Amino acid sequence: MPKKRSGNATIADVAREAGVGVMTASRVVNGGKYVSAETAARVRSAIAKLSYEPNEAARVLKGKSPRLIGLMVPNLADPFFSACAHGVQLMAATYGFRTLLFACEGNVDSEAEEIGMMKSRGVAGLLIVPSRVDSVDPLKELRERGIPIIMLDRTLPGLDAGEVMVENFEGAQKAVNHLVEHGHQRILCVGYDSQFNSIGQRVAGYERAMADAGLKAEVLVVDEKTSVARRVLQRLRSQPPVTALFTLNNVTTIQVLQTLQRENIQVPQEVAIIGFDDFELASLLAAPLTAVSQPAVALGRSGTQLLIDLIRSDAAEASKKSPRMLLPTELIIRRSCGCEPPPQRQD
Amino acid sequence: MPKKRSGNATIADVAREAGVGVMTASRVVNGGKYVSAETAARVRSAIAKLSYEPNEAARVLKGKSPRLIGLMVPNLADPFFSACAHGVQLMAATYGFRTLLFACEGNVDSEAEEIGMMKSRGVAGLLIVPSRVDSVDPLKELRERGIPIIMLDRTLPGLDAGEVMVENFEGAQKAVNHLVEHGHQRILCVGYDSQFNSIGQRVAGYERAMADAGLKAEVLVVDEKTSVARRVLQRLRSQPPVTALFTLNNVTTIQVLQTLQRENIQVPQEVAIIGFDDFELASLLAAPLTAVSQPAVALGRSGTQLLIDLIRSDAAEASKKSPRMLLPTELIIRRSCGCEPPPQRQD
DNA sequence: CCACGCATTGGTAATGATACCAATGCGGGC
DNA sequence: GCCCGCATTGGTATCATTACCAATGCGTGG
Repeated sequence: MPKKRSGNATIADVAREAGVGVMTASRVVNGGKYVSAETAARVRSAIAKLSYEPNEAARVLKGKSPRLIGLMVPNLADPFFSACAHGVQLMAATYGFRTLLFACEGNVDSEAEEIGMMKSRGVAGLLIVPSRVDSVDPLKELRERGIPIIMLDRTLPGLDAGEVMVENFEGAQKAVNHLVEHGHQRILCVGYDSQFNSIGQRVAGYERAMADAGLKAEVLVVDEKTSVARRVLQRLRSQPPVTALFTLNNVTTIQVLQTLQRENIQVPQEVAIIGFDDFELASLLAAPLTAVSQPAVALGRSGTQLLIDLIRSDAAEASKKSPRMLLPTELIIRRSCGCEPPPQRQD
Repeated sequence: MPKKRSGNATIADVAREAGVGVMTASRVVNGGKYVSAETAARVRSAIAKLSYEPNEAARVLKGKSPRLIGLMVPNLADPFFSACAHGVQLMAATYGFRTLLFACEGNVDSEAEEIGMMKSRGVAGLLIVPSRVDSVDPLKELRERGIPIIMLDRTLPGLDAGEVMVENFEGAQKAVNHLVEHGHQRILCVGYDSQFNSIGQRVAGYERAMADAGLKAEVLVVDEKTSVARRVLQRLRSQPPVTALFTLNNVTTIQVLQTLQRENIQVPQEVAIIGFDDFELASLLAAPLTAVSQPAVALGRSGTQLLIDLIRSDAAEASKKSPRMLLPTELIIRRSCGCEPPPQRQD
């Protein structure tokens, strides 16, 4: 059966073809320094001729950290996370790393389990957007084995790991300030899922902006998605009515917009809205959405950069470092906040 | 240094702890049959005590196919592909497989290269939404090594592999028929990228529907994205004007909608539009989009199911089978086609 | 009673790459 | 002339696991 062998040349085959020892061949493959130019050339041509590719499994077995990083996100359907994943891919590829992806997709219990898998599968490092605060224990185990971890977008307390966050506080503040400038008095902050500090920071930014304006903060953060709609409507119909909404993430924004559409409530005439987290279609919505844009791709790229740096540095020193990074947000003004369209044509 | 060893027990450690030979321990781990009940119990308790986990790298090196499948998609930012990936994740997880993801993200040259990586990395099978027709050669190599492949959404000709497609022809037909029923005479079919048969099938479905209605087909398929806008506008301003558009995919749909918005052209009053491929925000657009909905998640799940079946079946017989599957589409009627909103309130 | 089959068990080789160590050869400093 | 260091090269053990083969012991049919 020629199948099994064809193309699966080993380093020994390469060495034989080039007429050198296996170690010499190995040195050429790994860029080792003690090889003469001619020898290296001969080996390289043998590699090309046999289309040799090193066997990752053997390398890993021998103790080399694999050129593979793990990436765990809550959900690939959310454009924010898929953009992060995109960024991770891009940066990983430039370093020749591959990506082992896991999206728990709502099944939060599977996260801890999968973290366990990651370690037996042998990843050199892990990027994670945590779905659950309980995941901190299995992550600690990973850390104890010397596998570096970077958290993206959210932070788990008590975990010795790097993190890349966005300026949640400042972003929220900017958004709310903008609503205040439009003269809104009752601005409701809506979201669900307060487990994570990224949401907490946004709420804090909201509260600060409200306090600075001398307004009363009203935060509506619910656990179950289903009741958001009903409770927002209540506030819109209270006296005096809420005239502006600040939604804490993508999912909430869309949910609220759907509710408003269903109830035939005009945006921004009846209620203004600014969402945290921008998305591609925001400009095509019935009321083009003003949003706090997060640099999702940059988040993934920066995180990957940090992680690969950790992987490359000595394991001993890496275990002491926990790099932190903060990325800026931008307020993208469209029309849902009540602004006129940008200067394209004014009459 | 207790770190390196902690938790990394080998099968030899387990065997020693249990007082048996390594082979016996290995048989217990792999569910081998020739082990007495007491011995198995002793080994199992040793495994638990040492928290032993088999080393995947060594297993793969020894020739076992890993519980890992490769997934290659063109682009994670496209909700269609990320939904596919979601489906793959779900099904893979239920079989205990993990997913090695690669998204070439526009850098189509990297696809072939990455396919090469997949084989050295040792995946048990590959799911791919091809980005490039040239990828057929490296894929063939993979097939020759006995690694099963399933193509999703698109097919490469001349490759002995399974495939899961959607009913592109029928979906397009349904969409165009609907526009015809609204009385449109000039219906333009717009898209870019005609390399793949999924697009070809949609165009064919469009042409069939137009022919059946006795109308003249007008297909505008361009290579470069940039000129789409200009060329569509030309047609809209020709005499008699094009009054309806059928866009061949997600990306084109959005591009066209952006152009129409920029030019202040009303949908559906001035031009009706139906897109192939639905997306979450379609109902919140200024003109809620009528679209052909593809079962993206099901696509991923079915493909994964087929792939794992192939992996599990004997490699010899698997090399002969190329399963095929076709999934239905659904026309989701909203307003961009000119229909009134669904019976929610009529006055 | 012997041979044979069967269940059970363990030793050893092999998988592919690399670390470690040894060996070779050459040039220069003493 | 001798020895040391340096560049270069190769042999072999090792990583964790499993396939293959051998060995043991027990029971049973001829």
